[in-house]
Amino acid sequence: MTNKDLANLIFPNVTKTVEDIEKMYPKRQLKENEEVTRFAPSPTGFMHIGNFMMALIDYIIVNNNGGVFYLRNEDTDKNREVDDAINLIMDTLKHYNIVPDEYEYDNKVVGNYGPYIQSKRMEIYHVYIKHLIEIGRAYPCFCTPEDLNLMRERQEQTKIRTGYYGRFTKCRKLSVEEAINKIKNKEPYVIRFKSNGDFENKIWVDDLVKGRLHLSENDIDDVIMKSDNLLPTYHFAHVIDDHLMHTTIVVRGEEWLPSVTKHIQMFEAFGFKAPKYVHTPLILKKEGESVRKISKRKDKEALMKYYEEVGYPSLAVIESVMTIINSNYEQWHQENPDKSFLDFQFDPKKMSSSGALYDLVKLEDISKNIISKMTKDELYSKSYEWSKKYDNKLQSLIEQDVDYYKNILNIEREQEKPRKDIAKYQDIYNLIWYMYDDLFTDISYEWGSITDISDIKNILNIYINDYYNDNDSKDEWFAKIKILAERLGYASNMKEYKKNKDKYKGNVADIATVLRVALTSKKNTPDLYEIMQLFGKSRIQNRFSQI
RNA sequence: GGCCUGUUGGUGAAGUGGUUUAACACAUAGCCCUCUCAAGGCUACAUACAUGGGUUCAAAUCCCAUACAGGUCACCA
Repeated sequence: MTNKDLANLIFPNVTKTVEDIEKMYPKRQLKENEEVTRFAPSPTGFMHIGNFMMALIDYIIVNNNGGVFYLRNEDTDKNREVDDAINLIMDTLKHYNIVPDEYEYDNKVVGNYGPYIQSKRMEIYHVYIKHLIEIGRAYPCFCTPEDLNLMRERQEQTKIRTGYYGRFTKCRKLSVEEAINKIKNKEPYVIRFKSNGDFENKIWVDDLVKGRLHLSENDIDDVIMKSDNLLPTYHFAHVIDDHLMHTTIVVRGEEWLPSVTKHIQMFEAFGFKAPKYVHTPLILKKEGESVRKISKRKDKEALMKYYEEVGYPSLAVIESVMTIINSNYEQWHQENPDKSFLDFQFDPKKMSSSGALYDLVKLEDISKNIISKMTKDELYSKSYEWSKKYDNKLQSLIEQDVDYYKNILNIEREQEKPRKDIAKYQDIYNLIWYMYDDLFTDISYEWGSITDISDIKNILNIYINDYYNDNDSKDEWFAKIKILAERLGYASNMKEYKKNKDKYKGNVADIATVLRVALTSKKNTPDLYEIMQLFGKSRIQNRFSQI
C-alpha cells in the first residue's frame, strides 16, 4: 500500500492531473509592470467599508499600471453564506464604477480563468490535494472536534503553544494501511497539509506595506479540505486560485498577516511563485476613549449601503477612502484638481501601517466640495435618481416641475465660489422645501430683531408696493432695500451703523431679515435676490399676505 | 499566555540623522468681509513626536527596555 493507493481511495473520480489543470490556466500575457489583482470577498452579507477599500486599491493598481482586476467569490463557508450577498457586493462595486475585468455574476462568466466561484472549482482543488497526498505532503486526519478541543486544553494548561504540530500530529503518524482502513470504515476525516517548517526558524517575508517581516516558519499541519462538503479552506484555496489565476498582488486585510507563512509554505510545496502581498490596515472606530475595529453591527458607516442610502456622491466616498489609502492623496488632489482619482499613483509604502479612524466629518467636507462643483443638471439627475430609491418626498417635488427644481439648485451655483451647503442628497429636502407653495402652510416664522407684527406688515406692504420690481438687477434690488431701510429709520450702511448705533432703529440686515422670514419662514437662507427672482412678484405678494 | 505589528495635536497625517521655529487638510475658537446662512480671507491651536535609557557634535528619525493598543493562535474567511 502506498500514498498513491490512499490518494486513489480518497479521490477515485479525480482523473485529471496537475499538469492537465496547469494547461487550462496558461500564463497571462502581461506587459512589464502590469499587475493582476483580485477582489475576493466571501458572500456573507453587505459590503463592508474595509472590503471596499481593498477593492479600490485593486482597481487603482490596475489602472495605474495596466493589467487585470478580477472578482472571485470565496464561498467555501457554506454555513455563513448569505444568499444574495454576491449580488449586493457586485451592485456596490457597480455603484462606484469599480467594475472588474473578469467576474462571474448573474450566470455570466467574463474572463478565461474561471470559474470565479470557489464552490465551482471543487474538482481543481481535489486534483491538487490528490497530488499532495501522492507525494506525501498531505494526509487524512481522523481527529474529531472533541479530540482537538481536548488537545488544545491540555496545551493551554501546560502553557505550550496550541495547535496541530510536531508531536501533536497524531494522524500524521498513521500508516497508509491504517488510514485506508479508517476510511473504509467510514470514519469522517479532513485532509491536512504536512508542514515541513520549524517554528524555531525565522524567515523573512515581504509585505508591500509593512516592509520585511521576520516571522517564524509555520509548523502547523493546517486543514486544507473540510470533512463535510469536501471544500477547501481559505488557506488552500488562496494558494491554488491565486496561482492558477496568476494574481501578482494580493491585497487583503491585516488579519491575514500571521498566516502568510502558511501560504508561502504551500506555494513552495507546489513549486509555485508566491504573489506580492499588500496587507491593509484595519479601519477603526472610536468609542469613548477606546478604539476598536469598525463593526458591521454597531456602526452604520461600516456598511457601504449606508453611504448610498443617505446620498453621498460616489466620488465623495471614494475620495474620503483614498485619504486613508494613501495619506498624500489629498495634497496630490489639490495640486491636480482636474485629474481623476484614477490618475493618482498608489504607493503601498505611503499606506499607514497602523489602523486608521474613518472620519465622517471629513467625508462631509469632501462631499460638500464635490456637490458644490456640480452643475445644476448634474445635481438634478443624481439627486433625482437617488430620490427615486430613497426619498419619495423629494422625488415628488422634483417631478412637479423639473425646471423649477433645477433653478432652485442653481441658486449660488455654477459660479466661481459656489455655495457649499449640501453634503448629501438627503439634505436637499430640508434645504428647499419652503420654495414650494403647497408645503408653505401652517408656518411658524422665526422672526429676527423686528417682531412686532404690525411693523412687519408695514415693512412688507411698503416694500412690495413701492420698491419691488421683477426686472431689477441685483444691485438695483439691493439699493432699493437700502432706501427702504433709511426711510424707516434703519441704517443702510453697516459701517456707519456700527459707529452710531444710537442714531438708528437698526440696520438693513433687520429689514432684509423681515423680507427673508416672510418669504421662507427662516432666518438663514441662500441669496434673497435669487429667491425673489424665482418667485416673481405675485408669489411674493401671496407669501406676504399669509402673515 | 505565545507569536506578530504598531504608538507624531481632537482626526487623516507629513517626516527615513541637521533651515521642521514639527508641513498640509479636516475639526475647533476668534477676527474680517457681508442682507442672513453656507462659503471666502486672516489668526490661534502638539513646550514637543507613548515612557525611560543609550548612540551621536546633532534624533520624532538609529539601538535597547518598559508601557499601552491592535492582530492572530478554527473543518471562518
